[in-house]
Amino acid sequence: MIFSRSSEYALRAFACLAEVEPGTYVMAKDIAEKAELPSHFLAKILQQLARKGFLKSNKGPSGGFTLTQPAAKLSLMDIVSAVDGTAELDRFPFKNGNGRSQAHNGWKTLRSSIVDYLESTSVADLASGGADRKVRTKKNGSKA
Amino acid sequence: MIFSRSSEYALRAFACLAEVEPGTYVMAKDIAEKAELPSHFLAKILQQLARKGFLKSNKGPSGGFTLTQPAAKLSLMDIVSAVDGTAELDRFPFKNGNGRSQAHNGWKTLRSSIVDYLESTSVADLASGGADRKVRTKKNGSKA
DNA sequence: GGTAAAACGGATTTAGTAATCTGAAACTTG
DNA sequence: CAAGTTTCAGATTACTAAATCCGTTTTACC
Repeated sequence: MIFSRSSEYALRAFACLAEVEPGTYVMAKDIAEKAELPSHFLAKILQQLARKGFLKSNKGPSGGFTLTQPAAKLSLMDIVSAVDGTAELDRFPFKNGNGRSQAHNGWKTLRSSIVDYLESTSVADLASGGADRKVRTKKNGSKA
Repeated sequence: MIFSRSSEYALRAFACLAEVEPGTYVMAKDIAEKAELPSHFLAKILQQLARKGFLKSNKGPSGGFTLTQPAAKLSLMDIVSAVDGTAELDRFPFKNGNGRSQAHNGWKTLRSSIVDYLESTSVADLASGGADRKVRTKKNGSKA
């Protein structure tokens, strides 16, 4: 896989947060339940991302996590690199003697299309409804 | 990364074997030294691949490993799936409720280009000299 | 036949990731 | 202010991959 289990959990959690009214705080436990993730483990990941500024968090009753930026502005790469770092993605697996083999160019191309995918896809695109739902489910002036 | 450390080591080792006269037996220790890999660990990996038919092996002095097929017939996918299995590559990281989000299609596309790279690149392509050396270093009728 | 060199097989150790647990701190509500 | 609920922080455990170690088997060579 391209990213770790931790990153995957983070992305799925962010997808949940993207589906809720912006500014709404959701508890780690609820996110975990909805996305079918280990809740304690997820909580730790979310805390790390809160420390890094990707989430705001509130303690106590009616607390939880919420996005600090609009989901459309947040790329998968932002999350993955925050959780996993970039070392593994930059690493070149075939250190051949001279460095000029057929496979080298192919790898570079592949790697850049991976990076491209991660950078050009947003958390909003992850949320269900990013594809063919254009109506946005009328979330204008109701609660917030 | 797309494949494990074990797979990477296997591929680098196979690249070495592809650079030597076909039918020549090379010791695990020598491969490890040339490719800068942990020799004991590599040995175990090669033994597994020998059991699966990707290598022939000889014990005793002047023993070692050699390819059973021409390197050009052997894809990276052959090795990677033999070492890692295919489960992780087939796995879908974003199990969203309905399954129709923007990111889904992108992921499918990306995954298929990964698979495509692994399937269309051969071990011969990994070896140094796969790209711009067309003369093949005159290895016709000398020893074998 | 004896010796050394290699693969072989399994057990063991090490390291890193995944996951859980425990207690503390902060906050809301009554 | 008291009680309950949540995040927070760190320790601990579990699991898997990575790497090493040891004894055995096979083979080449003298």
